Amino acid sequence: MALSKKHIHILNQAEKLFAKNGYDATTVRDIAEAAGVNLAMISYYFGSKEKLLEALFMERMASGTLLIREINNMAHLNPWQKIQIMIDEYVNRAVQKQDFFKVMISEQVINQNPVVINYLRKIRKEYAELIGDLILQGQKEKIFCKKIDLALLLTTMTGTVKHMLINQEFYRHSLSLENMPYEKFQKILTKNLQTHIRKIFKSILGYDPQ
Amino acid sequence: MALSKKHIHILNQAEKLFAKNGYDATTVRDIAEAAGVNLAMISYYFGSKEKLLEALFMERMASGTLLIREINNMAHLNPWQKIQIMIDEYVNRAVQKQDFFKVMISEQVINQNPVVINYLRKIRKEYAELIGDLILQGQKEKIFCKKIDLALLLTTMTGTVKHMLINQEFYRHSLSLENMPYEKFQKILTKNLQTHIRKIFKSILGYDPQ
DNA sequence: AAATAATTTAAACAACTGTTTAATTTTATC
DNA sequence: GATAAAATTAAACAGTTGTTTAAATTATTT
Repeated sequence: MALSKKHIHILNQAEKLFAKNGYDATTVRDIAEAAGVNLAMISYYFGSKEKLLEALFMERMASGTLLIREINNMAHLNPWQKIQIMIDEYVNRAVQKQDFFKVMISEQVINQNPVVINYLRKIRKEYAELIGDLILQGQKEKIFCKKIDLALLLTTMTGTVKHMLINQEFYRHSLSLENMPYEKFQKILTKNLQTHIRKIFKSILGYDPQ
Repeated sequence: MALSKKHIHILNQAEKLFAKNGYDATTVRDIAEAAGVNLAMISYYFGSKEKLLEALFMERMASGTLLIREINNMAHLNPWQKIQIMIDEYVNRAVQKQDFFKVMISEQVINQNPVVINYLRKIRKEYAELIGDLILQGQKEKIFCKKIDLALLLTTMTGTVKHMLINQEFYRHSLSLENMPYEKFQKILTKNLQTHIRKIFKSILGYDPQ
């Protein structure tokens, strides 16, 4: 389905509501009101509430896979540099697209819509294979250690980032940054997450540049 | 409120449904049917669906705080040993009480019930303070490094564990353990999570026993 | 300008929601 | 074994849900 500007506008509003109140607690009337359109327009444009959710996932995830392929094609970089860039980009995307990530978490926990779940699975598999290749390459070059549990490592990255999004106010408080404007805090958050996860990857991969 | 056996039985069934379908998508009729009681019994025993959720959190979290205080009082252990035990116990609890942890994640993402949210906040604060004390002690003893972002480190622990619970089938597949009986896999999962997180803590804390 | 298609609207729909009621059965107390 | 309390039931409640309808409006094409 090709998405018009009106489609996108409705999706944006729906995303906000889903992130805040969850899919089930968000009514079609809520979405219509937030988007400033008539109730029947949701069915008219998307067919149903559920198909709207599917459309949201298609829309938001299309860009994700492209990026990691691009990074992987940067021929002049060694495996560690590529992994580092992938970590940074993942954190960037998560922090910038917080609302969608929250919707993603909810959907993963409750696991209802088969279209969405399959889509998530596909993306995760692609991601794991790509980083798996990079690690293999690094092991050949003897800059990574031999035994690495990739799935566990990826879980730490995504788990740390997603859990941080959910509990960011706790983190903000722990750094006593309650009064900082949000944009500024967001930058610190991103930076700290990137540094932290890079450190973990370095340690687990056994990467130790002389 | 003192909980009778019937209370507990209803809570157990409700927990399963909340974990599987989410709080909002679970109807009072679903709970009543699963528990084998009349619809009106839910209101009779708990007052409302929302109060049932609150009762579930009270019930499940009461044991959690006790444990960490106990560990902290083991005088013969050094800070690192205590932290290690706390990691192990956290992973144990999470894997064994998966359903409740899933309900917890959902509630943290959508953030609706004030009683639940306040309760979660309180527990997390207690937890952070205790581990914070242990880290401070370790720094005094010069076995941990000076600059440690505790909130970030805790986020990695809880994020890794929770995200693993949600995506454990992916992990099981990545280890090619699809046909293993679940109890057996659960033990491996627990063990791997513990080892992994201990490694991360060691690396971030800079703990390096000669 | 007429005709056709696309968009928008208010109203209605049937099904489902959490909760309450009042009657009934079971259990405990004397 | 009578009396009171507790537990259980089926039915009804009022409000909300996602979706559809058929008419009205606007935009596009001829």
